[in-house]
Amino acid sequence: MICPVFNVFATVGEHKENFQSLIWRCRLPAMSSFDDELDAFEGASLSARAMMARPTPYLDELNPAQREAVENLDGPVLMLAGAGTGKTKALTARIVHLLNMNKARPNEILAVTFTNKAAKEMKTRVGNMLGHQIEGMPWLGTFHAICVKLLRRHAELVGLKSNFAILDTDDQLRLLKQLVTAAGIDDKRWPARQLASLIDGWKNRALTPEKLPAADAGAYNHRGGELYAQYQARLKQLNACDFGDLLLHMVTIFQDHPDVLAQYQRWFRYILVDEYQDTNVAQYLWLRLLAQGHKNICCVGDDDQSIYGWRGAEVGNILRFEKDFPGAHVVRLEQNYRSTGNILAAASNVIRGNENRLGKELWTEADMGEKVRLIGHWDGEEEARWVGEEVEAMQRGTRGMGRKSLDDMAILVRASHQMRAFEDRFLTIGLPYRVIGGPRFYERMEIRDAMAYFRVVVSPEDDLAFERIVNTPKRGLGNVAQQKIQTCARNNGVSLLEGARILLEEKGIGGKGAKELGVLLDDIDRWRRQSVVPTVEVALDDDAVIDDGLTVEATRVQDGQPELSHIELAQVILDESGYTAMWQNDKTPEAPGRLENLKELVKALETFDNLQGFLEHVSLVLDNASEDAEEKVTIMTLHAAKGLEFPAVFLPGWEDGLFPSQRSMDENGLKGLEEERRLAYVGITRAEEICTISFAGNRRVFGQWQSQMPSRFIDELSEENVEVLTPPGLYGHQGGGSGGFSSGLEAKAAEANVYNSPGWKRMQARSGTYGMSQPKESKAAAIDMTAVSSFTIGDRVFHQKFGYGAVTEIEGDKLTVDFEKAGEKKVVARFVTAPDDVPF
DNA sequence: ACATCCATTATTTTT
DNA sequence: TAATGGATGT
Repeated sequence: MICPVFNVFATVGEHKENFQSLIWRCRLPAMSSFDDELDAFEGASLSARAMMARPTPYLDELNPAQREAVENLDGPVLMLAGAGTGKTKALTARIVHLLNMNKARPNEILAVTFTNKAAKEMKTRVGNMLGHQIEGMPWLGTFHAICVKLLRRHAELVGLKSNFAILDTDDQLRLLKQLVTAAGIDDKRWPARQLASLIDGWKNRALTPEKLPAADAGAYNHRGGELYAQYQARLKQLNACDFGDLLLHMVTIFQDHPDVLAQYQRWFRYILVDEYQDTNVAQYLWLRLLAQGHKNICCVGDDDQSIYGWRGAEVGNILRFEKDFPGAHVVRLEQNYRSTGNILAAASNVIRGNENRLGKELWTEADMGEKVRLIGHWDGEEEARWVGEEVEAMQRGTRGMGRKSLDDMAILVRASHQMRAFEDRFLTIGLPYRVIGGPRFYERMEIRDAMAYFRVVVSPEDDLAFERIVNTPKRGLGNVAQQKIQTCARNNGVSLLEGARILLEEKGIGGKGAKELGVLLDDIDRWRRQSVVPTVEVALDDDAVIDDGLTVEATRVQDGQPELSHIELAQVILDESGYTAMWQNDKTPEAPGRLENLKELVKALETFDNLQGFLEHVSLVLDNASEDAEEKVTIMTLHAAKGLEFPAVFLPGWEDGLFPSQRSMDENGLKGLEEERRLAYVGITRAEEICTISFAGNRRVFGQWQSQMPSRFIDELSEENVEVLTPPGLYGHQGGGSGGFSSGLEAKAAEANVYNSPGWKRMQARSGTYGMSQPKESKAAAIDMTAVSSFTIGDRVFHQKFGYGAVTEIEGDKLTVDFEKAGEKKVVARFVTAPDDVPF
């Protein structure tokens, strides 16, 4: 099913012909304006007119601005959508409208997003709006996913085969390290990481080695350009590319092959782009090339939410849109449906501090609601403790704002190291939390190892994968042996796998290593045999035609079954290679988790037909959306929070140097500061009802205690929308502002609490200026800490809150304990005691 | 080839 | 402070 219009055919009966001709007229290129369509409407019979008034219920649910953005289907449109203004709704409605108005078939619409999550959401929402599952939107996806699809078709134009591998950052780094070492560069002074990020930056800017400006090429000890070229050459040799290449290669192809470009310009009749403010130069060029013909491009974004400049995003792209596409229709979505008046006003006031904006003024019909709450604390631990109590209070509903589920609350931090204080605190009070971010599922060591095994089996020439697994688990093949394999492979001009085989035959290595290597090679051969599906050529089957509109792929019908299904094969590989055993024998605390992950990996295979298909998609698509039923508070970075919303949001650590981040300001000056400010704006606007901002007067950074100044953004909050809180029961009021705070809110927050405490004043007097000494008033627990934290698995323990239980896992000072009453919980070691020690 | 020790270096991370 | 990585020693 492609379009609802076709549904209508079934019921039209005698009017079918009449109706069809109308449809046909609508599809003519000349027939693109709304007026023409109206003419057609006027001239039609009553019944046909009734039919033609295709239902557009989705339009009724839009506000005037959204509607304007949806109904202007032709020509360039820039939708400036502020936070919480229903941009996804408008975007989906636009797609549905395109389909309903018969402007394009589903496979002629190019809709790009940045994340898989966004793509998925849009897909389902289009489906819902349409009232049935959408089958044919092959070009709705992330930039990268779409580019992979395109690049597989045209790989040969950039010297790759269509089954090229996609390297992850780890592969990339190892490759670069090899090149750097080979070039005789001291990778101590010139870390490969740095080169990697340089190359990444160049690719973001669509700079191939040939186009690299001299100034850039001179980076990395004058060898940057040279090494970049070598890296690209090596990738080609390996028939591989990295993330940046996916886009860059397509831009190159479009630029060098006008015929190919023209084909796609014609095919993609309408282009939609989400989060346009985050596009980098390469993505921008890619889009501009594709849109050049018809200019039916609709970009959605919010310059105030551009927070990925450090990753190559160019706010300039969105600021320049009207110049790039003269006559562009600009629509502003300014009605906010998410936050209360106070929250919105406070956020608006902060973002007003930025110079380079297109300018939007958000408004809401909602009540003013609670004021944004501001509070200062003595130090980071104190802050974490207070937040923990607040969360519990809100959960109980004792904050006078109604009960909140833990799922409704989030703590958003600037940098991930801030999370630890909260984790520690929540662990001790037994507050369930979830951390979003950290290493992605497919970035984990065990997952990449496993995938490397699969890769070797599926494609024997994948040297990087072979290199990865050849001595994992340990097979007695150290540096020397691997060096020999490399040399042998190079001398014979074959892959590492073949090189190893030859080396073995020539008895180039001996001993334990040789034996083990032999076993590995035999294993790989066997696995490959077991995975082979006997195929037989069969006449082309019409139903099997893959219609993405561009190619019709001939199909080969597979005859019979492989010896093992790909799922069984995966298990066999992990098992027989000794990889599973390696982790089973590992007694580090994370080993069980890794085995768990491997199981999940195998489970993920079920959604694919074969290993090959799995490997193609996994690097781009697989994410760890492990959904747990239990209510939990969310802890994540501000970056990770973009696009999300929560009834209650905590924004801790608003201190100059931390937020705005010192490094951001040092490296990018005013530009950096403005991006930090946008980050602040993003943070505040995540909140629906309650937004709590906090800062600490002292914080331990890199092990050193430092006294902190409240963030300059705090002074930018509009005073009438902010309520300054006093921590209950702490420190008496002593009146009079202490020195060090310039003015306004921060002084008030300070006045209200710790900064007037005797301790603070004493400290100021003693230490004078910087290098503040430790505050420490609650470190009494430190005594028994060392004594108690040496539990072993199986120990019976007691916890104040959860009662008795047995230790099942130890990770540093965090224990997983299976409590008799409360079930399995994570707790900090110093908060449990051996039962014998419990006085009764 | 592996273990242990010391020195170094500490943002944000959609793909 | 802590985690990581490279160098050194067995």
